[in-house]
Amino acid sequence: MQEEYRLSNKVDTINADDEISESFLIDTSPWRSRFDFVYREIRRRIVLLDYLPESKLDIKNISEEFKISRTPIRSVMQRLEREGLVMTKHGVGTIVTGIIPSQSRDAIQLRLHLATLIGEADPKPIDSISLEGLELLNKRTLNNNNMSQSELYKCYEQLHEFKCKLISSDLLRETYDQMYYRTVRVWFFYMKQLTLAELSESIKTDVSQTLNAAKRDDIRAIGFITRNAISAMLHRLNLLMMAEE
Amino acid sequence: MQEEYRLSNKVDTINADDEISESFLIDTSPWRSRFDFVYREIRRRIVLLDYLPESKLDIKNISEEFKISRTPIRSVMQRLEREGLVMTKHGVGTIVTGIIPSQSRDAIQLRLHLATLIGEADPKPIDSISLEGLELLNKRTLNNNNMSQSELYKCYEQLHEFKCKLISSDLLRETYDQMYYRTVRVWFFYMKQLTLAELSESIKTDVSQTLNAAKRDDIRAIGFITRNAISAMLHRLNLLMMAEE
DNA sequence: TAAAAATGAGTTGTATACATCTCATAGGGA
DNA sequence: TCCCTATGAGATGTATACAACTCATTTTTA
Repeated sequence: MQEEYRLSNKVDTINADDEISESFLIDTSPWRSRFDFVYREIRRRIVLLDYLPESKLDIKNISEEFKISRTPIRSVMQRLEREGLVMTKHGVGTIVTGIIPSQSRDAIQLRLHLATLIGEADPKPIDSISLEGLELLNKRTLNNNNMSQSELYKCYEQLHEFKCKLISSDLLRETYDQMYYRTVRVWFFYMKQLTLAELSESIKTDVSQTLNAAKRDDIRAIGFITRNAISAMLHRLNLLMMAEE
Repeated sequence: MQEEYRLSNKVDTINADDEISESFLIDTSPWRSRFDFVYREIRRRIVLLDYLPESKLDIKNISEEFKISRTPIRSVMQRLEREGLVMTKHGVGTIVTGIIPSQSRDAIQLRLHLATLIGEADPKPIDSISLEGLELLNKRTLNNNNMSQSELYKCYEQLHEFKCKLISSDLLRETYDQMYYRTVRVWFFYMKQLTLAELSESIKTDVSQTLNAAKRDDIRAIGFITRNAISAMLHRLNLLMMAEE
């Protein structure tokens, strides 16, 4: 599933082309979806370290791959720059931002604080469909002992989206969302040292605890569960970062 | 060269104009400053309600006024859209977002929470120059009993910038900064009902309390002072908004 | 007459050529 | 040999023409 969104580099098959135009047809406003599609895809690649930190992005290649001109790609890059994932310098290039321990800590800590706000201010009620999705996610993580990196990415994202749905404030949700992608990128960056197993374990407990809280409609608890999971992760990362510094 | 970017006709006071162009000269990279200049100016107009909520922006006019093409103006607008100050629709136009009570509350509440974080996580020490500036601001607000709207805007901004300097985390500072402009716009929107005097009183106490705390280097206190000031404002606005709804 | 369709003005989104900038590298002078 | 200069490739920023879209008005048709 996830693999289908990954466009094979430089190989412009007709199939790949069709897939893009299909996904375009779903949304009623073509430009917005085009923008979102490219934005999400590039963000995914950065977070999953397909595009390594400090590496230069070949904008020309990217615009050819997505078959659109540099102008809309620029829009995407400007947004990613505001979100701290890339940096552009006139006459030099567009590079993926490096993973800097102090900045990573800042992002994780901000996300930690925002997580405690999830249950505040009349959270949205949990609909049965979301709950079912969460139960499925729980089974999926419990049974899967050897998750791949992209599988992990999808699970984390699904859990994250479930939690986001509980936030009534659009503003808080969007801010929290941004912090999510920043922090997840850091986690994946230190993945080899953390080991995949550790991250898997972390999400398993997160999902099952969240499911329990959701069943009794205790949304405030979900905020604290999330906060604690982030805190635990921050602690582990601090050790790794200190060793590096 | 830089004189071109100064506005000849639409700036409120001569002082404001000078300060803008001065800060403009500091930056070394012309593009970034050009962008920042236009961005800040448009933002100022939106926040000060020169551009009214729900009103359509004449992009053609704006690009002619700043003597640059629509492309960089578009960049500015895309950023303002991300920050919730404008909205664009294909084939329709770029309009200033309306002031919606629920969204305004969300922004104020988020800013309120972020304010309590000002003193957390090794805040930057207060340098003597900033402290002097704060003392001057204090005298200025105390002596000035009939502040104009743009005068008030400048005072609030200066106080805000003083507080921002205390935040060590770039990320928190930027996020808090965005919330600032959203909330200040709402305040000015309800200004006629709040009366200028009320807002003036509010900033006077804020400045003097902040100055006291700053003198004893109690940065954590500044966070709470700010939080309480925002809370008080939210309370007043809630009454006004409820009357409207 | 009323409803549907077409036309047009006006706006945003895109493509593309050009301007401007940075950096590496080659070449010349001491 | 070393240092300074300049020149070029390659990148981003800008200007501008054009495509795509929305909405109001006009025209056509039943």
